Amino acid sequence: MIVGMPKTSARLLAMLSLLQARRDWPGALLADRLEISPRTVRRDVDRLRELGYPIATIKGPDGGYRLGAGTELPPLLFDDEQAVALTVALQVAAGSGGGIGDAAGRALNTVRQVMPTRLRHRIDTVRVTSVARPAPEVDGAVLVEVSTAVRRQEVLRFDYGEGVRRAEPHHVVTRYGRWYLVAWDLDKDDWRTFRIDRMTPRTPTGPRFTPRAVPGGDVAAFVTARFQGSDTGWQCRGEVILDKPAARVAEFAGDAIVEALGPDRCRMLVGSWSWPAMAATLGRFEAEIEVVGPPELRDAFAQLAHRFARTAGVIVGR
Amino acid sequence: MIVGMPKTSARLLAMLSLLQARRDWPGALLADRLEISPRTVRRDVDRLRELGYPIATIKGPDGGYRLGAGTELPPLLFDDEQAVALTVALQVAAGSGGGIGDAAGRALNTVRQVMPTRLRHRIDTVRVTSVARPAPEVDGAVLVEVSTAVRRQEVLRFDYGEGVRRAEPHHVVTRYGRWYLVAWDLDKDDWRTFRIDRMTPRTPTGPRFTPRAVPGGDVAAFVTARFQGSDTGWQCRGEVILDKPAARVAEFAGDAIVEALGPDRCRMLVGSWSWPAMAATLGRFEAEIEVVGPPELRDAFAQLAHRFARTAGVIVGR
DNA sequence: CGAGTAGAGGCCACATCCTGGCCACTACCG
DNA sequence: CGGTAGTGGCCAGGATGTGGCCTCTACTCG
Repeated sequence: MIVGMPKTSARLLAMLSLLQARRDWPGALLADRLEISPRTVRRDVDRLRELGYPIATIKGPDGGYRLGAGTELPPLLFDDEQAVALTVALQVAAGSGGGIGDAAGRALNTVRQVMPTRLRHRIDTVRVTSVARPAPEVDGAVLVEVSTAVRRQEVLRFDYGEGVRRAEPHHVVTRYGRWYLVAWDLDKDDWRTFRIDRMTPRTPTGPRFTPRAVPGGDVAAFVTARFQGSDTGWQCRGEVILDKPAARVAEFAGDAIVEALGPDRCRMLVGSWSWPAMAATLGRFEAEIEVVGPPELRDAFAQLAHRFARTAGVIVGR
Repeated sequence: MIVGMPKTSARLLAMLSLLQARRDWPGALLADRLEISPRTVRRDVDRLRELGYPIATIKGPDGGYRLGAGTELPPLLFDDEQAVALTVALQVAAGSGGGIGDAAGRALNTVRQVMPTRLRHRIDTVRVTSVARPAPEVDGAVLVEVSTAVRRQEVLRFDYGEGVRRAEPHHVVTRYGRWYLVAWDLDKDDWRTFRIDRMTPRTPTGPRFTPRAVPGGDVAAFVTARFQGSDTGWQCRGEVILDKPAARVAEFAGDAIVEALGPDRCRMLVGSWSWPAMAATLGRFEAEIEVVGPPELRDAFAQLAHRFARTAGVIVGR
């Protein structure tokens, strides 16, 4: 068995692989990943350049390296990390059931067969059970159709609930096992997120559109905001005063805005998708609540008071 | 300008393309072509093999080297569904960041390379953004070590928090982005779930063990139950009946267990850190709530009813 | 079945190269 | 203008690669 192995060559391959997988790599990060000094990173980059790979460099803050596109790369192979990631990802996907889950399982098997024995062995070692909230399955075909429209920047027409919608599809997003399309709703003239499992795309797609900037610039943030509440997308916004230190409240307040009014008192601006939901959520703080507004929130509290009273078997009057 | 350039690396790359270009290469020819000694050819071949390239060797007269399938041919017989599933799974994994995320991204690239053009296009179409709760990253290496122990049925010793633990590892489970090991804790003589991101396995592993049956027989169920239970997370567990379809409830139920009792009725097992919090959380469902138990939960509803009534400015009596 | 061919790989001595560290410099961002 | 981040020269020490040599082994062909 040969002991000596040019760590250098392997590293160069690895570096290519890394550079390929992500857009920008700060030198320090590369150094960290490859477990070499930054100095050597520079040297390696040089070497790759000398071998003909177009590696662009970005200087200054937020700098880094970037592999130019359209390069003919040497046949890269799976390294151990990739094999593990692949297995894990596919097993988790397979666990999600449905058409995609099935396909993921089969895909894993397919990849497995073309792997060198060593990696195959490694793959077989990793066995993961995935526990997930039961989520509606997504039809792979729909996913592809929607993605295609996103890519082609073509207006999408689709059945959704009762009616037909028209929207400019911008991003496909997954969140906790559910799939959404972030799109500009042409009927409502506003950003919307649609559940992909409830969409039935119609063909043909409409004309091309010019993409708009997603509010905030970051899709992930946008979607999170949509769901967690911040002033971006909530339909209901309310203001309350809680008899509890601001710090204690802020801890569990999510994206709400908390402002201290005194040592044991704070003001809070919350967002939610419905008034009762907001009221209920505020009930978790175990503090006296004073509604500043709007009246709908007060009504919601009244409503919940009655409901909870019924649940508890007590009587509520006016 | 850097003068030194690892001739070795360049040569390996060159050799790779030579091997790709022609079917068989006698060692002597390679030596000649690359201007190195036959001895070094042999070494280089070894190196490439060590990097994972399947290089076959033909001995005897007319012998030589040949680059095996998997690199030269596109023998990955994915069907469309598999390709989509693969892409989706890897993109989602890639979004999770960290070492595994990177590796997933690279793996996607690698697979992509050996795909027929048509599938490659299909792959390129699917672009997914994954939004996840910020979860601690798992070290792929640890994951493999733990999985290996599971597979080999070897007692695992690992640092966990302050001390060292010994356990019989049974299953690796992922749940909402977090990774757990379900194991029989040899010190506590009981089943435990350990957060894999907090584990540091020690080598060597201990003796082999005979697997026990996971309580309930189903790991997924066991883990889910664990999280309802007191020892791992929630201190309060309650049971209620909601006047709402199970499907609609499950959608927002987080990790609670929902069971349909009829078209518009379901039973729900919930966990929370306090009774009022549980009651409040249940209030978000906009459905009538009937407490099955325990009494503390009923009391919490009463308490909240009063509080909400005060907030809303209505009166509650018994 | 035996001879010849071609790869496998251990060992050695020598030269090369690679590496990390240090540092002064420069490009870019805000 | 200051901070960040890439650039590249230089150095010393040590890891690595290299050719040569030799013995084995596997396979083919006569």
